[in-house]
Amino acid sequence: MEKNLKRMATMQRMQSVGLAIFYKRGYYDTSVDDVLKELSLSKGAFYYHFKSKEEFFISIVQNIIFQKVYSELIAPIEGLEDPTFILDKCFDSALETTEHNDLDNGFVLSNFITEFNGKNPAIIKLLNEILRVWEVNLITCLQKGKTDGYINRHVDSEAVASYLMSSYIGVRLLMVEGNAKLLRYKFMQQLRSYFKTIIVKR
Amino acid sequence: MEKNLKRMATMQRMQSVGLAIFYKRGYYDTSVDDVLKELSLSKGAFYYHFKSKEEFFISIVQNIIFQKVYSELIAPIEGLEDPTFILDKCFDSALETTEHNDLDNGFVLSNFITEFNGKNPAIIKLLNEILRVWEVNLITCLQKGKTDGYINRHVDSEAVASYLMSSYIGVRLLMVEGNAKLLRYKFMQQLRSYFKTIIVKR
DNA sequence: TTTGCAACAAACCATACGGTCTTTTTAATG
DNA sequence: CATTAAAAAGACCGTATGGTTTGTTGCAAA
Repeated sequence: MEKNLKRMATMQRMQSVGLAIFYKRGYYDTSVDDVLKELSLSKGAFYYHFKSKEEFFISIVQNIIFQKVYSELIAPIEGLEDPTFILDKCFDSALETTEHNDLDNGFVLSNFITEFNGKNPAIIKLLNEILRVWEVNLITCLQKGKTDGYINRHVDSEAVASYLMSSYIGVRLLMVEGNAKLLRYKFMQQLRSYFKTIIVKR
Repeated sequence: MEKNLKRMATMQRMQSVGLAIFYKRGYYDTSVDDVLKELSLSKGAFYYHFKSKEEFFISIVQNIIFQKVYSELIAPIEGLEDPTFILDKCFDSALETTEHNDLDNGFVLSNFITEFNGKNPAIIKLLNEILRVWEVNLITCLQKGKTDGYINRHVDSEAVASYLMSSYIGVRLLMVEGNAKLLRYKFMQQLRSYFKTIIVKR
């Protein structure tokens, strides 16, 4: 009975280490042996747990990446307060973790979307689905803000959501250049300025 | 004397085709043979003109990518008019070419920055330099807008430049999902809204 | 016409990759 | 302790890659 638990533990360890290396060096430039070396495991162990490298990566997307994006960008904006206030806090803290975590430069989703685009439609579809969840949640958040009197009724929620996603994805990429702290400061400053264009004026 | 011309022509053809394939499938997932097959050339031809695959790519960055970014995003904003007007036109037309060109989804620079990040510092440095040129030009454009009475004097030009770059890079990535036309419309709409926060109010 | 070199062809090499297969170790159960 | 199946080891295979080398073609200058 405990076997199943160990199995799960090993698989999760593999996925966790796998993501770190794939994220750092890219999927196609990381060999299965690279991952196994970091894990001190053998090919036998890998192909006992996973059918292929691709299936391994797909399980990482479903089990880790989705949760990561959800906990960092989606869950935090499901409150009832002023959307611009919630979004401000959410983006700021998301960028803060980026700032302090060297392994977290760039943006997991956009990095892999870039890498798999045109090569692996199945994985692209998976990754885009995560983006969609984020988008839908942003739109819902903004719409609620309208009915609650925070957001101007004439605002195009879908357009704002796209614009927010764009700027976030972009700034995460610019952060790979270094100087994440300054960039975060600039970004948040302009984001707040932009928020003024969508709130209800008092 | 004409030999040199032919040499240049062949090299340029190689670079042009090389960029197209690297852009589509990624650098590491494209073999030299893949490029040569498209060119109907042999290994001998390739290694006669270029020392290595890496040097080949570097020449592409310097000779093609830089020019592409320059003509699309940098040169157009060197006018004397209202910066928000110039930038509006520049971004809109840049996104329009994206919309109509299937080979042009994503953003050349950000795609490759993502791919080479953490793997090839030399190439990363090259690509970042291009970003810097873009950034400096944006800042200059905005500063001139201040002295010309278009942009509010209290605006942080560097922050605005970063924010503009971020949102553009991000929206280009979102466009790989398809529906570039709608996304462009939404983006430009919000960009114009954002511009209202930095102009001089009359 | 002959020479010489630029331009290319293509066989070849070492290495590294994803994946398979057989064998060994580990650990729960009787 | 013996049994058994899960878990892991690691040698092995076919293929593809970046790069080298040797050979061939074509054209300009003598």
